[in-house]
Amino acid sequence: PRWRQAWDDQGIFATANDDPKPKYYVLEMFPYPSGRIHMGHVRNYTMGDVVARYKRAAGNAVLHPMGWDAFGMPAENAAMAQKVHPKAWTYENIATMKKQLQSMGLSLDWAREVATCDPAYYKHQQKLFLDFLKAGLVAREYRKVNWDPVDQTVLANEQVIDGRGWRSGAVVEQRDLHQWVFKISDYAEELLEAIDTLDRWPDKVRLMQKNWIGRSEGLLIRFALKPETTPGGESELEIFTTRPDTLFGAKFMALSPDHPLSLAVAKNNPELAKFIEDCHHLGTSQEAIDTAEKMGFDTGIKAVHPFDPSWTLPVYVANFILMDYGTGAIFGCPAHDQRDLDFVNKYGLGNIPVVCPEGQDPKTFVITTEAFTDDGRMINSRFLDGMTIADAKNEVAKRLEKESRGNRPVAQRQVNYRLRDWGISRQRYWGCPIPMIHCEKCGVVPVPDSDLPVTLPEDVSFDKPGNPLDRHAAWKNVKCPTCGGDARRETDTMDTFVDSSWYFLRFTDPWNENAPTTPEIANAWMPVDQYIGGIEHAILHLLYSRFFTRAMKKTGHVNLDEPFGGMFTQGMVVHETYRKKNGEWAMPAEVTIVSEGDTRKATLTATGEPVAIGAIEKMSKSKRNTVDPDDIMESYGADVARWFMLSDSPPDRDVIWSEEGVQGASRFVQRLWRLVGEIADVTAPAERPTKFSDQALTVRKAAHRALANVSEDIEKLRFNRCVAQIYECANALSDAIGSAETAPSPDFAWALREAGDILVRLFHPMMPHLAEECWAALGHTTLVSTESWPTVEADLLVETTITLPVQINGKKRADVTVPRDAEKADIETAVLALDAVQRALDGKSPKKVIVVPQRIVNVVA
RNA sequence: GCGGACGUGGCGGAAUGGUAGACGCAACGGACUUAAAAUCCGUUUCUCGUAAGAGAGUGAGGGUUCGAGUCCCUCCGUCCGCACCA
Repeated sequence: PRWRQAWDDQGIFATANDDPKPKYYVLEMFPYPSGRIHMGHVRNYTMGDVVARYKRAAGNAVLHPMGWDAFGMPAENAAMAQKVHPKAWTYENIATMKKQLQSMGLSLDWAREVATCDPAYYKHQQKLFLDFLKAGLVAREYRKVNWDPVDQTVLANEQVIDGRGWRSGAVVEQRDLHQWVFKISDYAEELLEAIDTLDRWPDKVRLMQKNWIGRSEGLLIRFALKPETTPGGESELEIFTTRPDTLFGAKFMALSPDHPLSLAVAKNNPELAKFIEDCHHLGTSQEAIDTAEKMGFDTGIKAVHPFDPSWTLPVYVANFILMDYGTGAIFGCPAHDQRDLDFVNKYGLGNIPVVCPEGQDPKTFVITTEAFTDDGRMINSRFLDGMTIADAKNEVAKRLEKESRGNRPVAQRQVNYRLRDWGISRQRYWGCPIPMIHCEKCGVVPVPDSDLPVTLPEDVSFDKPGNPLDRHAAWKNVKCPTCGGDARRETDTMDTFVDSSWYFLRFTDPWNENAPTTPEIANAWMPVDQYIGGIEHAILHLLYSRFFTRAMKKTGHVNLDEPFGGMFTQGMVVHETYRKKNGEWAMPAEVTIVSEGDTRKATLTATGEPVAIGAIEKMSKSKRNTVDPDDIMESYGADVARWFMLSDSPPDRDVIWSEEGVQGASRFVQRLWRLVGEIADVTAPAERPTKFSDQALTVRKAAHRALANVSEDIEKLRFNRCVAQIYECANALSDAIGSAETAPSPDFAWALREAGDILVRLFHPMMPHLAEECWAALGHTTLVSTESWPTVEADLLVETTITLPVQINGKKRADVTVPRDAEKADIETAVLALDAVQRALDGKSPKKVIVVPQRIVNVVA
């Protein structure tokens, strides 16, 4: 606390927007204020802090802010369960968690703190919404939602468990509700293409984003219908396909149950109406989809094959056709699509193979239960026969594009995306109000800018189901800003993903009360140079933020496309689980572990009851395998927690939190402190010696090598290797001191002090409190947190003589020590003279000798 | 089903195509101590050997190369993402 006080007093982590040094913006995903920080936060924020402290020392103006993703459902749940107001609950949690974060010694600029539930923040978000609306990036659509009839609320997919509401247990219904959507799909192509420019993002995340956007190229084809078979004389049906080449293998057409034509037929066909109704109850959960059988209903409608007026196809309504994708209708080619094949096999429609694998005789090629989806040559397809799939696709498109019906071509090429527009309406209280007003006369009217923010009313209750905003007459009923007549507010609030889609921009100038950003300042700080967070946000949060940045560019709030230059996804913190005899879980803090030889045994500390040691799993409340960061920081200190978080695993993999590991970290902290104490006891000359003994050189080399390696490893976020380097350096210094004569010579003493100064600055980003203490012990009066990063003496990294491994036929058999810049021929001579080589050659001359300078020698016998 | 990642000692993990196992944890032996803890010194991939040493070894099998944990192919296993996307 002493050092944190010193940092605060001197304000060394506050960042000025006019700092002339090169900028570096490091950001960790801001937390949801759930109550207390957990180990995942400790890991995330430690990594970010190492980067921030390193970059600051390396001469950058570092922006390293923190805030709170403060809207969301848990606050409402708490309100319902504990009769506390969501706002009070949230701000209490923020206060607790802020204190916890501060005790970690993070180098954050708290002056820039924002909370998304603060009207001073969401006011600007409402402004952004209105700007987006003007720019045509907002729309209002009917969307299917999961409706809980008991709680009278919309449920997210994750809240629907086995088709029932997670809280009420009521059977969930599908309802069409008016939803505000952001038109992210307008940017689908751009968001997809720009992924290739994100070269400092993990490949995995880039791939996940690509798949999520899900681009596919295909053909829209308008099939003619026999009007006498349709309910209202409809004459055509438009479908989307990526396989127009298989048109001559068509066996049926299928409509989504929600397709307008399906609904039209159902009006006079109770059986179909029932079928559609059943489809709606099938549920949207993964298991339901996995196990659902392909089912169809023949509407009696006949479609005409686009290349053969005499060829008609039956039109079915089928449960596996999605209204959301393409046109909600397909043509089915069973031979080359597994779903279509399952379907025809069930309804006895048969199949015609039209693509034949290379090398197979078309006459004997038949499809039974396995569709053929690989490449091949066209067969049974009239003018397409013999073509490749790609050529056939082209040929079909070319012919149908030329043909027209009713002044429009029969087909046109189209690109389709899996990405859907972003529905942001949530029927909840604790979120950012959507600044719109519904007027009977004028329709939906935006709240004028001058009336922002639309603040949440605080006098609400959660004792009844549904959204309290809906019941709050005084808040809800307003005058229409256009006509002045009676109107009502939009009572939906925004998805909390909106809040987190631009906070990184707000941090650049959180003091601007008039606008979301100050564009010059935002432009100067952006993009975020290093963003660090969990893989769970690899898709939605990052994609939404990328969209938001583009939308804010379009509306003049910032001038860049990609918000995050570098992205890093950290692994989880996992821990052993412990189970009592009665099946209950025990917490790590309640358990004592004893090692007996190779086996470990666990007992309850309080009662001595043995507990079973279970699998290592993600820390979770349900398995109770959590460790409270406060407990660790109290018993070991923040630096130990930080050090262990960085030490054990590569940062992108899971780290196993273990008592033994923490103790190891703690031992090392003590050791470093003793080591620095010993160095501090050495009296060194003020002047740098002109000559160094071998002993002194060894120490200097160890320190400078560690310096070079740690710098590189921090740049590449390889913190586990930094830790190993620092261990090695400390080991080398200990050894040097241990082997030294009683009174160190001046040059050795000087080298030791130099190495000590370097070592302390090297581990400062990881263990700032210890580093300050050590820095002071070494006699410095400055704060190590403000010191610059040491400079490597490159000469010290280069050895004058080196020892090369000598391989014989690829196996290491000897070493040879040669001058660093020895000629290949000289090395070869030296190697051939070695006993081991002579023995292996047995008098013969080698077939070949490969000398890789400064690396290795390989003798091929 | 589609896509991707990974597989190295008892464990976490190191290793620009160039000495496999850095560093840490655990374990074992020793010193100090009345004792324990802490600390310090040492051993620790496996097999054979008292030792010097020899042989094997990065999931399995094949290939490229003077040389493969690393690159290529096949298979096995684990994990992750998406998933009735036409």
